[in-house]
Amino acid sequence: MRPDSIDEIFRRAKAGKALFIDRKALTPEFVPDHLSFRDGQIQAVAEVLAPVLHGSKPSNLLLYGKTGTGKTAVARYVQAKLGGEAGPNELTVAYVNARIANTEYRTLAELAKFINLPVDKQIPFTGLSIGEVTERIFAAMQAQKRRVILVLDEIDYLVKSFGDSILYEFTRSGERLAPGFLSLVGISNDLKFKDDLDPRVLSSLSEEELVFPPYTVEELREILTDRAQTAFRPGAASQAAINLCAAMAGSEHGDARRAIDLLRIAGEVAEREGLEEIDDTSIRRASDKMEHDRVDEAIRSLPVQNKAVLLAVSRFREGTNTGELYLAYASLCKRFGLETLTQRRVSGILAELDLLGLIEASVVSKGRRGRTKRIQLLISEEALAKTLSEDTTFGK
DNA sequence: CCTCCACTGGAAACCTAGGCTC
DNA sequence: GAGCCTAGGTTTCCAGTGGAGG
Repeated sequence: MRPDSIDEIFRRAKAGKALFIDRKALTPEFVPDHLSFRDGQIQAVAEVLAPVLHGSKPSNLLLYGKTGTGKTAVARYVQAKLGGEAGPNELTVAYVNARIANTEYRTLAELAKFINLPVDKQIPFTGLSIGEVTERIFAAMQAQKRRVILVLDEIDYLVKSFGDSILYEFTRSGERLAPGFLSLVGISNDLKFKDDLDPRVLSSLSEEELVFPPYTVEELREILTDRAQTAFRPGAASQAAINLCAAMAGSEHGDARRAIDLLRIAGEVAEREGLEEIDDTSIRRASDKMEHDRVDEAIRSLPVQNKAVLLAVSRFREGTNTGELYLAYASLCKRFGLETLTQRRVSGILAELDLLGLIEASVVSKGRRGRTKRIQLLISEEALAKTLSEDTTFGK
């Protein structure tokens, strides 16, 4: 995050104010030497993937569990161990997050980065058909006799948004890639996505399945204690502070990522304030900051039309409906010199904003006065205004 | 119990930007 | 450069609908 200069770190350490020794231990990328409470899962994943070490194709594998239950961590952990056992020439472990890649095409393009495609068969960022991209990847894998384990994170997003066609291609690629292969480790937050799969894809993909239960608050507490020992200087994070972080993050479902982020940010807040240790206030501030950052980032990365719609929603303090909103939106567009989209499209954008949790939109029937959506802003107007004021289109 | 409003949301057509082949 | 292709965003079209007021 903040690249503290060495001088600064030493200066604070001398003054006894540095709380962190090793901030990395509390970042999402950090893979600890030991993953607590996931021995069973680690062993199961290892057993499924082990055949790769004597050159045969491991079964495809599906990992399920809510966010922050350690699915990605376990996959990374096993991946790191495997990488140590097998040399890089024997095995390629590719990690792609489908939601971050965002489209079917870009998911494939990400995968392609792990495989050395011939210079004349690189994947441009647009212009090729999905089929052509798949073809290029498979051709290169075949030529190089590649053995690939593809860890496909948020596979449910991929299926929900684009269907299972590329998974279908992956699962039936077996013969043509021999003696190389492509094994899939799918990671999903959502069990229901299987309903959308072609039965053939489903049976192939879920040769092995593994469920990750949420962490209990006690488990979170232990995980945090463990990480805090590496991350903070002694005494910087009291047991009480750690307990509060665990309780706050664990209250919904045991989300370890959230708990770890919360503790790290609380540490940063406390350090900035020049405190000797993390107190309750720093933790609560960190929690607010996380929520604020999430919203801020969500708004910032919105396409301009979605921002316009969101801005229109914010004009109605008491909530509104689709028709009224559309008029407000249209006049905003005129004011900012934006193209005015159709009501149908705006309705679609509203659904997207709803999904992001920025607004709440639910269908209500008002009898003779028709059916519409009841739309309400879920974030503070000031936060929205502040974020949008940095936007080139909405300067004021 | 029936009507009929003000939409919803699915489906398909259309548009744009970009790569490919010749 | 012409003429083809695709992905992704948008428009067009329209059947479908929950429930207050009659």
